[in-house]
Amino acid sequence: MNNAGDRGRRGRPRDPERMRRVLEAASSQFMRQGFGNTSMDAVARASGVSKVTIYRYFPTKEALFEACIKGRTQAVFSDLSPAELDPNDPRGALTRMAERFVALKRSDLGIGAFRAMYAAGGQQEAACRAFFRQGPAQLVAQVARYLEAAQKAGSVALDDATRAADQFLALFFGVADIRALLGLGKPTTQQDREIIAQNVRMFLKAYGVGDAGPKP
Amino acid sequence: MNNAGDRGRRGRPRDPERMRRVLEAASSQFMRQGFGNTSMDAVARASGVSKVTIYRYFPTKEALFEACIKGRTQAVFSDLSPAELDPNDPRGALTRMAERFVALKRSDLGIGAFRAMYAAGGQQEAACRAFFRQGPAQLVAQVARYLEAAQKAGSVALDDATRAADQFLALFFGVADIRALLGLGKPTTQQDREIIAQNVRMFLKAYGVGDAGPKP
DNA sequence: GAACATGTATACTGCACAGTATCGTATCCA
DNA sequence: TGGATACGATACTGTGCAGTATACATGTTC
Repeated sequence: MNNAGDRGRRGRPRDPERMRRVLEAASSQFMRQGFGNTSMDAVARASGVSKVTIYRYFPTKEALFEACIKGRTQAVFSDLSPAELDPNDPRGALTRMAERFVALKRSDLGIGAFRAMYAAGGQQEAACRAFFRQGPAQLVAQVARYLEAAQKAGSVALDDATRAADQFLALFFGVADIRALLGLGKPTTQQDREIIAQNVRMFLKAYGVGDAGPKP
Repeated sequence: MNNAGDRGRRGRPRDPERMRRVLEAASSQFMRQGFGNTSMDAVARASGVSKVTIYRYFPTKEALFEACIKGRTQAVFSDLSPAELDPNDPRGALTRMAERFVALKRSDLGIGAFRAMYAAGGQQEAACRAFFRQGPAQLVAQVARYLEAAQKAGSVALDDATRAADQFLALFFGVADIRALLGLGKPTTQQDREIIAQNVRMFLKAYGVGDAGPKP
């Protein structure tokens, strides 16, 4: 049975399962080895789909790459919803958001995504733009939304929520993160917990109201 | 005339000028396009040194790459010496260090270095290690050294200078920096000035003593 | 069943590039 | 002057890979 879009098409319908396999295999390879070191033959082999078929869906290697980015960034960043975070408990809320963020960033996927995108920087502009919009920009917006709620609740004091959100997330791009991106070893879970605690504390010393923050 | 190491060598001595040209051309290309997209033929062409000669000095492309990193990281990071910074004026000192750091990071060289290294991550471990040691690690140590002096002078209050230095530098890895690394456009000098001012202010709200910081 | 789109398998073209071989030349030392 | 080493120019080998061509099989719709 065809879906509505293919109504009236004469020949054999496309098999979406195949494309799913192609995108999965290609994403995995791109994230692990980058764009340059991934061959279409390897993708075909890993996905079990013939190279010719892949080229029927994606006219060039670049097009396949971009499709992978679009799919993966959503998977990487979408499950971070601050909807139910308590505006009166910034320490807890920020810690929870940071935990999610760090977990994503430390995953092979997160590391691979940043690596592949940086490597592609300046040469795959469309893909980079998509990555930025659906990745980092999205995250900052989400944190900023929470900070605005906390600001209204009087638990933080800041003048620009977006900038503060940017600063908060940037704190997790320190040497530990650089080391991980360079492939020199990830921090342990315990070390990450420590980093998160220190960064939340530092952030709240600057912007918090109450125990750790400056009284206005 | 030969130098001491070549004393007694029979034939024609090596020409260091040639190697300088090779390293310069190779660095430029590696930083601009990354490891994978730079060909030895192009390096030979750009440097005016024949490929065979290059291979006499560097057995493989990887070896040349590593030599470039070693040379460039020193050039990039070494001119940031906080020796004469005033421990009693953390706002001014941090601003000056940040200005230097941001200028380096925004240069084609700085962007290229990070890009190339991230792209090489997991595949050129020796080069990455050298880059990390002589780059980010060095910088954090320098900032930490200043913060310790300021701590002694009583102008900041912190418990771990190295971590604080790491946090300070990490603040400059926010979305503006990500955009630049992705090739989506650098911030203007004015915007960078703004970013620096905001980050210094935020840092001193957390750790400063006096006007902006919390009294202990 | 005819017409048509999707799929596989395999071989091929064309190109870029790492690294080598050869030969001739330039420059140093003894 | 002669032996030794550093260079250049050029052509070559081998390989990996993007993308194509061809021939055939499979499923869908009319």
